[in-house]
Amino acid sequence: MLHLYDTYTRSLRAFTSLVPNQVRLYSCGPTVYDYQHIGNMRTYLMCDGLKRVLKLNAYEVQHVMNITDVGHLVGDGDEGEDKMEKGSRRTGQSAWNIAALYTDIFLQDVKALNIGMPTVLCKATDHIKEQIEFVQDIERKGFTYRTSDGIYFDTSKQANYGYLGRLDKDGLQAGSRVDIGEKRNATDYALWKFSKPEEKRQMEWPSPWGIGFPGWHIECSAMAQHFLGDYFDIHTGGEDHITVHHTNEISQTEARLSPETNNTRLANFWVHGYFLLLNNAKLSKSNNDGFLRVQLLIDKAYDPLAYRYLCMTAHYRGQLSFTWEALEAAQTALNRIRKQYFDAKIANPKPTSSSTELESLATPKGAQEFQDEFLRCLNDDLNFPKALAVFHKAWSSDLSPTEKLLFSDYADQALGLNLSNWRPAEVVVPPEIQQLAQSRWEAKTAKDWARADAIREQLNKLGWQMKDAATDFELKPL
RNA sequence: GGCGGGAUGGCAGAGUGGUUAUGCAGCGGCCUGCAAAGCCGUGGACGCCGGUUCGAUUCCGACUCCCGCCUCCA
Repeated sequence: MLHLYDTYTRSLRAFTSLVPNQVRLYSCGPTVYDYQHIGNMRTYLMCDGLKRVLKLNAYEVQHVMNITDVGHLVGDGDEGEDKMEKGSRRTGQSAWNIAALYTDIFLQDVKALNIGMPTVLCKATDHIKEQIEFVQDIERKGFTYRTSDGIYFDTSKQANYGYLGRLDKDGLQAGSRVDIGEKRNATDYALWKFSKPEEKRQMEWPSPWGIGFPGWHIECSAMAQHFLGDYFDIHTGGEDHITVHHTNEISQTEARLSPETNNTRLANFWVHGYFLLLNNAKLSKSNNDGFLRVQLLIDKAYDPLAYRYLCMTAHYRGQLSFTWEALEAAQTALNRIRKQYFDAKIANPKPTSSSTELESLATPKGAQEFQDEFLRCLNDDLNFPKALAVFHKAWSSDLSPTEKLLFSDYADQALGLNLSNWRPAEVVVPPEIQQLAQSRWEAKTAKDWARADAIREQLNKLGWQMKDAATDFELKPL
């Protein structure tokens, strides 16, 4: 039985889907004004892990993820500039091009990390109509007011506003660091923003309130409602979204439905991924010393899946310290796992799914026991580190190679390390290196150790490592 | 000012009221002419001070330090 920690109730709860065997899942996706850093990707890895565990529990998953390509403001308060427009000024390209470019790069990273694609990937700009209608609904229920720069949500009209984030409204009010301007309450937020008369925006639309663009929070409420309905199974996102973005999503949806339906809380489970820390602080894009991207990992000769592995060594509900040493450790561990899997497969070329094969096993229950333990760990609030420990134990156990492969194929459905497709890199040895190695082999066979060692030294200097086996040798680039 | 989360061996990081993960690194051994790889084995930890308990790293309280959110943020 799968148990998940639900931020809304702040408790571990048994998971059951609202519709039998089907899970409706919504994830907050990237704002495509810039690259995503590996901290952003950690949250998408968490979500991918969740989906994989749901599937292992025989659920079908309908997964919707948004692409925020408009409306996300930079800076303090509600006076900040739109991120897309800012990105446009920075690069000299149109906001639309920027969105397309960074969406594309995001999807490349998703693929490199072996993150499964959502069922629906929806752009905010493709759903302006739904957002306007959503705001109109809220307006009809009497929760909105107008300021000189937009239509705002009056949070004081909602008794349970801020429950998800356990917000103390008075405390916030007193210590607010941001000037609330024309807003009635510090927690009030924009539903629709007006284009400023003096500046021409690249992204703007007509609306019943005037030309402008949607507030950030409304896109998620509107698209979630459009694709998944008013109440669905799971909503995911980063820990930073608890107090504002997700709180406001719930607020909007409940306002739209009230008073016919109240306290829908939008999702039955709220699952939040925690930050990746670098030098004991969260990764930040504004921190300018070249923020960590998947591409940087690749440039440094790391496999993106080593980063995936690294993320799985920590629980999603705790912050993880990124260090290059830890990534190196993950890469080494991944290399070994791949090699042991590959070697076992070479030694056991028979298809592991054959039933006759299963029947002939000496201890056919062995693999099953590890599988059960593995799933038990994952079902305990996605405890990947514990499951990974089971994985290692299985490989160092006395299971037969066939059983280890059976178990690994099962486990990899959750781990996503793509073990069965991995092959050792093809090594192309230049003829002169091959010749040199051959001469060393001859020297070695003739027990001319001095000459053999000298040639190996020479090969090392040329960037090649020569590994001796019983009857032949192997060359590897250093 | 308000709210919340942490401090585990060299590093990363699970977990537990007594048996004390896992990975990487280290050390020892096997193997090897040497090496690499592989295999086997192994030391080492629970921030600080009190309390509860037969027994606490684990529960409770104080303290110190760190981090996150409240403002765009995964």
